[in-house]
Amino acid sequence: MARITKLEDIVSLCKRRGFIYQSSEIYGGLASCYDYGPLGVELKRNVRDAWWKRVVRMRDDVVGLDCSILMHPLVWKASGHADKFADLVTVCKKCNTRTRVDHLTDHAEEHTEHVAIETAMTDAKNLDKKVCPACRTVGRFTEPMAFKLMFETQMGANVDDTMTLFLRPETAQGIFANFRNVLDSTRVKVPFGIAQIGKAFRNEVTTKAFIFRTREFEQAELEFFCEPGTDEEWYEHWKQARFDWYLDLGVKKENLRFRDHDPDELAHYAKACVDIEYKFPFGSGDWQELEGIANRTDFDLRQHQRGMRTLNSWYETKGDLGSIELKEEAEDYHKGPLSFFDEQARKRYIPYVIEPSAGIDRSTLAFLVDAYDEEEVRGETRNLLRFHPELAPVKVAVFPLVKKDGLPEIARNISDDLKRHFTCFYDQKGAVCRRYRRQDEAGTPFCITVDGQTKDDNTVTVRDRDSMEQIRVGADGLKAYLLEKLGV
RNA sequence: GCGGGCGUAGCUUAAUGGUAAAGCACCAGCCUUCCAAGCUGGCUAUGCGGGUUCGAUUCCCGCCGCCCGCUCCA
Repeated sequence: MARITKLEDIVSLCKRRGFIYQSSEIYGGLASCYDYGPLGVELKRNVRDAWWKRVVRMRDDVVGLDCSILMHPLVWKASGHADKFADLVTVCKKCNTRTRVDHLTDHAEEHTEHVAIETAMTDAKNLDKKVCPACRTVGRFTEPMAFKLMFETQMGANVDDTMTLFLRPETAQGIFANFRNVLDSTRVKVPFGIAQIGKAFRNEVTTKAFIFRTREFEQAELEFFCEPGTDEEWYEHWKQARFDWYLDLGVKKENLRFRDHDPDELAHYAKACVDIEYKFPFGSGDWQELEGIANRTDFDLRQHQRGMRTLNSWYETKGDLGSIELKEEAEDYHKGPLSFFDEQARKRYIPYVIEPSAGIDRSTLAFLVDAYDEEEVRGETRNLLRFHPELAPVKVAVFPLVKKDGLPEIARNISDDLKRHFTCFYDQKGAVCRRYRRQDEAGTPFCITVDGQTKDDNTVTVRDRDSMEQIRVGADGLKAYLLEKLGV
């Protein structure tokens, strides 16, 4: 049974084993930023690859994409991030509870996820009548604080000639912006999906909680385009497919669940949304979101058609996002540049979009925590990580039983050969049982030991991480044996 | 950002207004033929800055960072 009960234990484990370090630690750290160590980078890469393999390579109806992080600013005007992502927050002076201004009520009021900043500012002046949801005190709020949710940066080395750009707050918009390109340059037909993995940046109001909410994070997103009317079916399809992915990679069933969003919790453009949550083994609020699957309807593509029509005002205002209005939607928008023509059915429409959006960092941590285990062996505690072979940072470790009699040379040769097929670790130092335990801690599924018998019959022992059992395998068939066992 | 807690070696902990201790880990060597054996030696710490003081890791202040809550969300 794993004994992790606090977040500190996880942080400690991550650092001790070289999975995750605090960023810039030698300078006192940088809030909300973390680095992946030698084992962490392999693990994270495997998580990424496992996602890509399942979502892109194993399917005929999904293609990949890798967009630049910097995009034309109008993208964010069209997506709504530029002016609707500004949440205002106030604090009740009585009970010190922090609440979003648009969540305050004075009477039964309809919920909105994000409001235009002008509206919010107007509302913010009228906090006198608002009620604190925590202590019911009326009208005792601090001045609302505005947050810039997008990171800004400058493009252009010439100071007089720079342009303000944003670091993307999600990878999805790059996919929508390339919808036409992919349609025109490949032979895909709706229904099909475009997938992307990459970094995104958000100035969250608060970060905290280790790598669960960082300002720089990695997303794995799929935008799956389908005909309106078939969207609910595809929504169910992806809901199940994504859930199964976590289970297939070894996450314990009892630690995973769906959480449907309430209708009033949905973004205004979403028809449905469900979270896949993981039960982290510490404290309160232990169910944490790993991935959201949303039915975004045709909202995004329609918005970008409006964005494309806004380009002239962009030039006229010399790129002042704040002073331009997104152009109204054309009446025949469904025939617009981001529409799809179904040649069989002879009809044109704007596809609906199902979006599974996963947090790579969060998933990586969930896999790590879920794999952690401790067990008693002969009165000693054995710590191990029971990673699924596909995720294990190191697949195989190779040891000579002792550091003499020519065993190291044989083991080294085996290791060099296996290296070409999967990550392999060679170790000849100290007692062999100690080396086994070290690999248990790293989650290495198999250890190969070369002993005296190897020289007689050319067999080695293969030791299994989970059962600690050993079997003898001929060195010639070793590679095939491991490939089969690892399923790679 | 507000409130609360915290910051000593790679990790877990100890101690002190006066030379900072231990276990584990790690490194070198000896010994070792399969589940954290043993022996010898070695490396490594008071987050950063200021103040009080003869002297601060300890007391005070500021900053940075972490954890919990509010909030948010991939």
